[in-house]
Amino acid sequence: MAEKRSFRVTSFDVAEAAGVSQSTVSRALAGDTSISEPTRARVREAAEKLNYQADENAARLRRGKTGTLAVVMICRPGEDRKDLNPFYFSLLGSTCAAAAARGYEVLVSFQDSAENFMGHYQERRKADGLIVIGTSENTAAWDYFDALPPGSHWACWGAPSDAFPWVRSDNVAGAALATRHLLGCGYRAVVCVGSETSPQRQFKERYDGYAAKMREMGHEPVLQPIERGLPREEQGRRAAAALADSGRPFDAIFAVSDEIALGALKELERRGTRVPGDVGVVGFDGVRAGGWSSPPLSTIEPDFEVAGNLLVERLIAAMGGEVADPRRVPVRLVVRGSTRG
Amino acid sequence: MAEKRSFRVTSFDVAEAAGVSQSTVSRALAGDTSISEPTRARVREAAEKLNYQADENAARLRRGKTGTLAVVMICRPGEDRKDLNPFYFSLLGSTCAAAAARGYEVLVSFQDSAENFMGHYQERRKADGLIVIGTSENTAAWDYFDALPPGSHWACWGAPSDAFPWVRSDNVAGAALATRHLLGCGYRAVVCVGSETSPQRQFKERYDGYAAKMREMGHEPVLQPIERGLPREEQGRRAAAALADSGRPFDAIFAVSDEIALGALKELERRGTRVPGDVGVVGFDGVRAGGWSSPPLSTIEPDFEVAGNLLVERLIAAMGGEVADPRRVPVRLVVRGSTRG
DNA sequence: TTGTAAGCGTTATCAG
DNA sequence: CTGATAACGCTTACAA
Repeated sequence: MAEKRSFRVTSFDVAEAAGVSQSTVSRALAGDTSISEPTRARVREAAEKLNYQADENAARLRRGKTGTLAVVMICRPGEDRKDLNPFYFSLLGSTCAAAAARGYEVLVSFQDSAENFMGHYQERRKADGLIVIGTSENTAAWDYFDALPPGSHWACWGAPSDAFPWVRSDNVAGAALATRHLLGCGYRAVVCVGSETSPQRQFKERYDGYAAKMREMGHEPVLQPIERGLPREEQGRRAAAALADSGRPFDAIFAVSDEIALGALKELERRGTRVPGDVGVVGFDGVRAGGWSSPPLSTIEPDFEVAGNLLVERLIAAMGGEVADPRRVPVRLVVRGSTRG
Repeated sequence: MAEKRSFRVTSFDVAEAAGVSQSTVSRALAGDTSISEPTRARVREAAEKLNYQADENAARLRRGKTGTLAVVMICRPGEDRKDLNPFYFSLLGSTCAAAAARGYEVLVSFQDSAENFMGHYQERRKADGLIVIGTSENTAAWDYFDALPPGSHWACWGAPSDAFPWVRSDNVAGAALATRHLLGCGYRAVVCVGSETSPQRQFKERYDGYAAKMREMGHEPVLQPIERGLPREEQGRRAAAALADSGRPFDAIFAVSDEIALGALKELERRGTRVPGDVGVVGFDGVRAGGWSSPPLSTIEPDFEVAGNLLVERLIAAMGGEVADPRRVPVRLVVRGSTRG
């Protein structure tokens, strides 16, 4: 049984082929400026011919750095990995792109329960730092990451606590944008479907942005709260039902997330309410499915590219011992079919 | 400038604390059965107290294996990472879960153009093997992975060539299921919106499954082809338009992917065609957005958990020098609103 | 059952 | 500008 290992080409082999020392090979390939161009050329050629690729593990062992970022996607306990809110998948894509642009590899894992929170990425030198993305509902997970050993570097999206190293959408501005849009469309009784107390702190920020803009425009803010613990869609559906049943007059809904908005939309449709004719609806997050609903959902969409960049930058800053700013991702209003033009 | 490195706890420190040799620590923690339980307990305790975590890089360097799988998500060139077909994101989630269940880490990257295909994961010992997921349209990417150096281990979803180490949905069975369902609902003129020539080979398999079932039930199969190079949604929209404009009578559409079906649905709605009343529609893939369309899309959904498992198993088998089977992921019919009950 | 010692393939220090 | 020569922290024969 032949050992594959014997086939491995090392920097020593390249050195021999190029007629230089092994350390010269390392420096030449690493771009060290002290190496003369002719030498570097010879080394490169030899490396190419032998199809040499440096062993990352050896390099990392020696350097003490990994060039890798770990991304942990927090799921609801028991939730199927494929059913994670698509918003987080989009964020994952942008984050990977941002990391790659800075020369980092990305180690991804989906975690939902205590037994696998312990990636020990930094402790075991699998990654230089950690980015946490995912549901705010899994408080056990957040507690775990909050209690990471001192010296751990991390950054996260959203975050149930303001003390975490978070990056977030510009929720206040986004909510104001949505509210002004609805009012500008001629809707008068705009209610916010959301929460002031959810672990998802961004929801409160969105409510606050909505409330401030309402008052500014001379209207009284109204909150139709969502129930805890349910899937977002179901929360939206029930909140819309409760709102309609309450008899309180309303002609527009600003939902603090798209999935909630989508659920509300379904309930409205079920009751024969016409959107955007009778009631206007705006969501928040810019999930893809919003483009497919009937009518397509108007929403506040964060700049995903900036979001990924900010997460990675913030983490890299933390690894360097700094605290980075800014932390807010700009948002834009996407007008689709669920509001009058 | 203090060197962080000096703070690192090594197996040597643990050895000292436990009063044993360094190699005993390694063996004790690795679960080597030759170590006596009292010794192991002492070592574990010391390790715990010192908060020791083995350096993975050193371990991997020594072992020559990484315990890591690389997953490459192929995007359309220039496509924003966040806009990747959600089907692939779901698949990514399941794949990560399957890998984790087998003790593997997962290195994820999104790639669209030649300059970054070259992850050199295996050559640089960053991973033991490669899983490729993503659009079949990016032929440059597939060519690259097809030409991986000998000894490279990989597996992929879909695949533009039958010679690749693919895992796929049970497309023939799924298409037959969809077709029988439509016929069973009372629709008579069922046309397939898809392609026999797309690089996405699964499309042809789905058409074949449809055609076979149609003939079996005494109907003539009809293919309404999609145009190359457009977004799937637009392909669906245009195909539906072309079909309607052709004057050819039809009362049901089997679309070879959900995104195509969703596009077709939109076009049908735009023309005032009632779904599922006038026309029934079934898609393929089980994407989440299908639950939000109006009406919600009936579809053929693969078992994502099995899909992730099969991909990982197939790769692991390849790493062990075997060729694994099976490669087909079972599918089920999900009846939602776009077909009469 | 445990200790000794030889690497794994780099990078970085220090001469020259 | 380049070459020796230490580490880096672990796993695994080989001894005892």
